[in-house]
Amino acid sequence: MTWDNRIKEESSLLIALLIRLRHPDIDLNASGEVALGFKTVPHFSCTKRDKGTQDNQKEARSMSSKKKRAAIDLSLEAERRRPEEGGGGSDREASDGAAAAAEEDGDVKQREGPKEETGGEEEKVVEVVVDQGEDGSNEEIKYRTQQAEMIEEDKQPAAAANVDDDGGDSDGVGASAEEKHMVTEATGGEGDDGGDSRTPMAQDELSEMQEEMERMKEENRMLRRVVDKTVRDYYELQMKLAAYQQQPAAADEPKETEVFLSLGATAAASAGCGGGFPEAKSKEQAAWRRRSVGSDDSDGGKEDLGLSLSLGASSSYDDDQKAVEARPHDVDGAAAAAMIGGDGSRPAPRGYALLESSKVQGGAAPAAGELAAAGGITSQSVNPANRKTRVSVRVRCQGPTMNDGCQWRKYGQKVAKGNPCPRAYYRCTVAPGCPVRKQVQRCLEDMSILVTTYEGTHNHPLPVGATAMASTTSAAATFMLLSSTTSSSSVSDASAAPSSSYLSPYLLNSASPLLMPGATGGGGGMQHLNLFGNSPSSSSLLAPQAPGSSKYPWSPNHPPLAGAGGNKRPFWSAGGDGDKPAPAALAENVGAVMSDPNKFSAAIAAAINNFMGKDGESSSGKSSTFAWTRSMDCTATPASVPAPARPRREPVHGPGPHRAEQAAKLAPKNGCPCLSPFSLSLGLLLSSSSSSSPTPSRPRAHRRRNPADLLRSRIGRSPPGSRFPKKWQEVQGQGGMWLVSLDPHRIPSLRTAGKQ
DNA sequence: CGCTTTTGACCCGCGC
DNA sequence: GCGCGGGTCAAAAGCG
Ligand SMILES: [Zn+2]
Repeated sequence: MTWDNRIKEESSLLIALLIRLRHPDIDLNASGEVALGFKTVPHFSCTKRDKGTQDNQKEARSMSSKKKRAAIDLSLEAERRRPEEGGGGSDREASDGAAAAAEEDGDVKQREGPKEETGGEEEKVVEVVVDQGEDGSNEEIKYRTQQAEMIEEDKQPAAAANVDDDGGDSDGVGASAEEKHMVTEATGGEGDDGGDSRTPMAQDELSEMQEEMERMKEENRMLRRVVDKTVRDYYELQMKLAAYQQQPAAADEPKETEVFLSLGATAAASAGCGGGFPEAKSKEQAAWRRRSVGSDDSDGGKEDLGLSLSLGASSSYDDDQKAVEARPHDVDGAAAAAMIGGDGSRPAPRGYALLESSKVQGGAAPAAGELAAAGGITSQSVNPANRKTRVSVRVRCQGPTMNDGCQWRKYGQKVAKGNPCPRAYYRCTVAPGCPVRKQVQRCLEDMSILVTTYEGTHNHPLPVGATAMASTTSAAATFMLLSSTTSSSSVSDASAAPSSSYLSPYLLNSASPLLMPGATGGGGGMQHLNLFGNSPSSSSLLAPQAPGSSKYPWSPNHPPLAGAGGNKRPFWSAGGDGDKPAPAALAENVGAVMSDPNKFSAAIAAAINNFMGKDGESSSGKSSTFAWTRSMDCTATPASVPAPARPRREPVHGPGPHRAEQAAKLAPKNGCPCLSPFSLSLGLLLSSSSSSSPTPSRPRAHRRRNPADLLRSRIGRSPPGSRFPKKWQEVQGQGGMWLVSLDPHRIPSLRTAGKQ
């Protein structure tokens, strides 16, 4: 069953999340990142090191190095340094968390190395290795904590095997042992310098370690709880999943779902930003927009930087009034949530986005789009006539297109009525018959905002870079649909089912306890989720952070994927390239989170999940509203920017070779060749999609020139270029500049509707 | 050479 | 039925 695999894959992601959350210091390198949630990369490993030069994981494992280490070691990752100390305990925690999380998946193997502390050179190594078989069937998680000076490489194996070697410290292990992992602290190494161990000093150390052990026990208990819950959730989800899958696809009523993602659109009045698919424009939306724009509240002083996601429930969308009323809260919530505090020294930009979901027709769409990058998501069922799922993403982005991990080919461009900026049309080229399309248009009012609307569902497994995002997005959409359907409409239940196949169980269920968004109840049924877990309420599960460390669970060093549109780089190579170590600046961290599809999606998923956990059942009769912001990296693909008209050749006659080729390529294949478990819903959609109808190349009569059309046709647009509103701050992130809004108060309305 | 982008023309739904 | 406007097609150009 592919789903099993999928689930396992997701578990990896969960592990990563755990690690990040529990131990912000840890950097997950690209490969680790990639590994999470994707079967393409079976191996995930991370090692933490405090300082040092440890460069490769093998070395770490063998413990040959005598230097203190505490950073995550990824083969591809660049080195990073940070002040030492605090590594040991938290490291273990993180590892435990990871291991525990991994445990749900099945086999977890753990090894412990002796823990040793010698004055001068101590080695703190936490190693988490998740090995996943290619099919995802074999998952192995190795965990090892080590705090000692390693003596000789050849002795390492023995050390690893020898858990209880010295002194009675091992008792602390008991608790964790229940979970199959054991953390051992031993003052003596492999008998190398055991002589000193009984000195007063050593005793002090011993007591210290015992204390630590106690803490660890606590930690372990906590983790166990978390794991238990996770496992429960996991099974629950599985059940739900099964239920969904069983529901006949036929049950879906023709409905259309639209999801809007608003990225990094804070102060920018997105009210002017249209650019979605036509049906999206509705009065309700307009009303919404007005509301959300108007509700810019205050909150001046704090510099929050974070990813905040606020969920609100409003009574169904058709009810204009109520929905509108709910909006403002969303905004507030976004602003209020996610205080990533910490680092006052640095001006922390913030970013928020709005995710709104509503349903118009009272029905849910059959599937959620697995589209790309997430940001703010608004999901709306708009037009019954069309079943396609739409996801609109807004990204503050300099480049012409945003990087969503998929490959796209531009097939058209047009100037829409209300917006001088041309709208570009792209088609997914990852798979031959993929019906997914996207529209990209720059926001009228804020040229720096790129509005990308995705339509349809892929008939193929998504690229690594896009998968996480996709699942997240779809999860968001689905969630919204589900939450609304559970209650309000009788029809929707069945129709929502297919989309559920996109949900990633782990993300949705397991992650939540860990991410533990600070759920500060907003007014009017709003929930605010603090994905960074800095809110008081969420802190309990998070390992204490060193004050000055300014590290966050979502560490930088993850180069965003290369440009989506037209970039030829294999998507599965999601950013493995070693990157220069970026300073752990707040802004950058955020940027990293925002930019990395995996991270971001994980965060979002977690938030959504959290929401579901709390409200999922009770949200009957309501539609939900999310709000979050993301500053996203956009790959600049100069070519895709509409350019001034240039001389063209006269139309030629007859289908050339090229044409035939294209036709063949575009010719829809009715069967989806490679249906992955999570693309099943896609297939369903495909069949119902009108646009993907087979008519490969219809012979076209000679085209006469229609003046009107000509006029309407593209008009060159000056490059969006450079200037951004002051409210946005440019931050240097990996792979490009990040735009972060400094003014969180205003969350742009999602759509500029018809504005005209 | 293969693929993408460009871009005028065509298609089609919708409102009047 | 007509015009408008959005969406798509596909020849040709561009690019590596
Ligand atoms: Zn596709």
